[in-house]
Amino acid sequence: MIKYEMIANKIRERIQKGEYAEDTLIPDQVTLSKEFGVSRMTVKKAMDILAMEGLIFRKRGSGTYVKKNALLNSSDSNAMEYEGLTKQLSGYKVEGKAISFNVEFPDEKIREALQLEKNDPVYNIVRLRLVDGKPYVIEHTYFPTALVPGLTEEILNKSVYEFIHQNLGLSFGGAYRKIQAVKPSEYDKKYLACQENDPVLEVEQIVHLEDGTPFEYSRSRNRYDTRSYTIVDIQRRQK
Amino acid sequence: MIKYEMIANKIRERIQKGEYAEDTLIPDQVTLSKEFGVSRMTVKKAMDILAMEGLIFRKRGSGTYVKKNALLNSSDSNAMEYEGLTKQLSGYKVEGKAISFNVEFPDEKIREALQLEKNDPVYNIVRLRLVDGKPYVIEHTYFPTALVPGLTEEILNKSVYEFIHQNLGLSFGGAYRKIQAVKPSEYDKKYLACQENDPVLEVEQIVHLEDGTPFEYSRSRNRYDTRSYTIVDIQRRQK
DNA sequence: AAGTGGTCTAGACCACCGC
DNA sequence: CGGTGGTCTAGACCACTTG
Repeated sequence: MIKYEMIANKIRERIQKGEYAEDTLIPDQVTLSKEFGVSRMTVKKAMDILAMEGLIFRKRGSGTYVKKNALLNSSDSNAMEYEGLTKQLSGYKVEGKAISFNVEFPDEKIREALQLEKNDPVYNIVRLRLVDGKPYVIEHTYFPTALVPGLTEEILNKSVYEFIHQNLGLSFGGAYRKIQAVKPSEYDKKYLACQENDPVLEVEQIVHLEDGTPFEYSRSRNRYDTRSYTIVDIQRRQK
Repeated sequence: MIKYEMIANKIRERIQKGEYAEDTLIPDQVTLSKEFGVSRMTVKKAMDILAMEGLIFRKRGSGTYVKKNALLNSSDSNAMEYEGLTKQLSGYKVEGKAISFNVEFPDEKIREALQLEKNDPVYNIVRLRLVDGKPYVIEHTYFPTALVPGLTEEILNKSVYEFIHQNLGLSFGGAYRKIQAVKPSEYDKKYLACQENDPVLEVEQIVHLEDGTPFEYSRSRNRYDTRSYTIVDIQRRQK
């Protein structure tokens, strides 16, 4: 439908197939605009996408090049996701187990994270995730009840995010995350089967809706030996 | 100079000053294009920047809104940086101390990370960073000697990245990072003053040049009680 | 000097929202 | 239905690299 996306897809395919080899020039924008029968602006928008993906880089006056190792680093949807584990680890057997599911008034920290008043109730959910039968992560999650009406334990055992998308029609606008190494709590020792001196990888996150409303506050505590966070950071503007 | 950047700057300023309040509509693109005396396409490009920064969001048929909490989350240049600590912690007293500085042939892991052959030498640098006199992080860094000719211990004690930019004229294209919680090594205990059961936050990174050439491989081992990683993740496309 | 990518225009059509 | 933002065009000028 959208031309510049289709062109980006075709060029990306050519890079992946090796038709446009790594570390070489690709055809210039005028040539491509003729090939695809579009204006040069449209070709440029397609190139902008591929540059954001880290596949190509451009030198004014010189041309557009395929990056070295373009294919290596093209893991496009990695750890920058809040889709929950269900999607991230497709292929493994992922089980969720709700440990507790309550409603309460938020404490100071959660009030601030979710921008709530003292008497705005929140769900307090603790879930243990198992991968191939072994404990993987404990997630402590808080949603304002006003934003997620009708949450049930049954939904928790499926995918909360799917429910939010499908049934409530809400979309996400971004997230703020903080990653730390911490010492294990009693909770961690009990459910994650941590030893006293095993570190824990904690990911604290605040997820926002499209309009900026804080929507979820959570702390994920991961076993140190099975979980790491990866980030692919592509430089978008050269100085 | 560049119109769409100047317009983005002006609109951003108005948001920051509260002239365009959070959670309200801003003037439509036609109105703005008249105000600034430019075409609508140019206004849209300015808006694209602000949307990428997470300040605004747009609804087709409805208008352009300032996000709730737009000002809160507008920490634009946070942990997605490879500028070294010198810039990140301006205001504190940051000292660097080179523990070792050698040249060697790379082992298997480093060969792969930096895409080198068996006999391509690398610098092997170990540095301890102190903040306000207290140990903060140990960095184990490897550069291919071919890419950073003329590195000296003196440069290490200033800023390696400045040297690379200024003297070698190279620019960065991105980085791949992996964050883990690990147990302390003997090195960590000695230099970071870690206790036996203190966790360590390890950030492993591969930095690339603009053309995709791997350029630096490093492992930063941080004291768990003074360092965390923050990531601001803005959703760029709505489905 | 020729060729490249970056910016910008004036206008067009479309999809979508709200009245 | 009018107004919004998204896409697209054909052409122009500019900054820059390379021969």
